[in-house]
Amino acid sequence: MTSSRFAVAVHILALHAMLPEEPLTSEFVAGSVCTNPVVVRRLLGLLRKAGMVEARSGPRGGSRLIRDPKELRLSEIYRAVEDEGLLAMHRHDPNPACPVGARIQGALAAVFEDAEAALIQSLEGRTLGDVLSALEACAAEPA
Amino acid sequence: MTSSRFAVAVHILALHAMLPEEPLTSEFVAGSVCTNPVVVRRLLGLLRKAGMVEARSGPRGGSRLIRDPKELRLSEIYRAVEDEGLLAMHRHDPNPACPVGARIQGALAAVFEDAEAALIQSLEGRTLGDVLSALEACAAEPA
DNA sequence: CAGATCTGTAACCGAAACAGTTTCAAAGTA
DNA sequence: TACTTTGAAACTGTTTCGGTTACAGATCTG
Repeated sequence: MTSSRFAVAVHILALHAMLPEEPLTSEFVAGSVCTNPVVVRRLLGLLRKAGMVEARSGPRGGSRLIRDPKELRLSEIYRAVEDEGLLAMHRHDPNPACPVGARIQGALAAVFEDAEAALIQSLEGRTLGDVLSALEACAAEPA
Repeated sequence: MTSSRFAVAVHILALHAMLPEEPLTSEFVAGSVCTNPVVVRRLLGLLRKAGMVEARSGPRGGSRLIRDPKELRLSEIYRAVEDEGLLAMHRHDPNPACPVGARIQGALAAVFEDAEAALIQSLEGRTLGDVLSALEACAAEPA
């Protein structure tokens, strides 16, 4: 299981995309996510490093989205906030004196790489704009 | 990041496939994995439930592989030992009074499902036999 | 049957990862 | 100047996981 950072990051960016008029404070965003503003600022820091948002201090400050949602791929968001390595190897190295132990991690590395690439590629096929469309479709449904 | 269970389970099964003559004790397997025999027995319990190995108590006991490695797909092993849900949602539910918070998890669910399916499908394309081949290819290389 | 071996399972421990929290310096506004 | 907000460091509490101990039950051997 990954951290919840990817889910929260998409949430944060979706909120920014829905309210592009003015900068959003971390406090406001935290109210939607139901978490502490510092948690939001930590994620915004990663998204800022990735060039997706920009921030301003002080009154009337906050953060704004600086990418077109329709061209912001979920794979980019994933990579911006999640650590590399989705599937975990052995916690401790296996026995190097065993023919299997000595080589199993090398054999698994290729498998893991392909599997993770497949997941990323799936996220590559969707954009923040798609998420916004899903939100709106959902909003249109009867309660 | 997932647990290391998938990596260790493949290790355990590869060892069984390489030594099909006699049952392997959890102590012996633990020596290759470099862990405690109980950790191995826990995983063997899951693999037994999944119909991949069988076990016998007592002297001359241990576990044997009861599936053809060439037809044992890595996706089966993954599902046998890892919990569902690779990508995590928010740890706490978002604010239901916010239009985004109320619906973001529904919108993300479809995304997560597709991404995880893509990963599983990648594992579906490889078998324990492929891992054995990789181990042998590696063994043939000069040190 | 007695004794040894091995599995299966429950219970507990320690380490690591994370989200949440507090605090404060620095940037920016009015 | 007084106020707001970000950015970042530091610490806490919770959860997850692998490692460990302990022991009942099954199985083989003499």
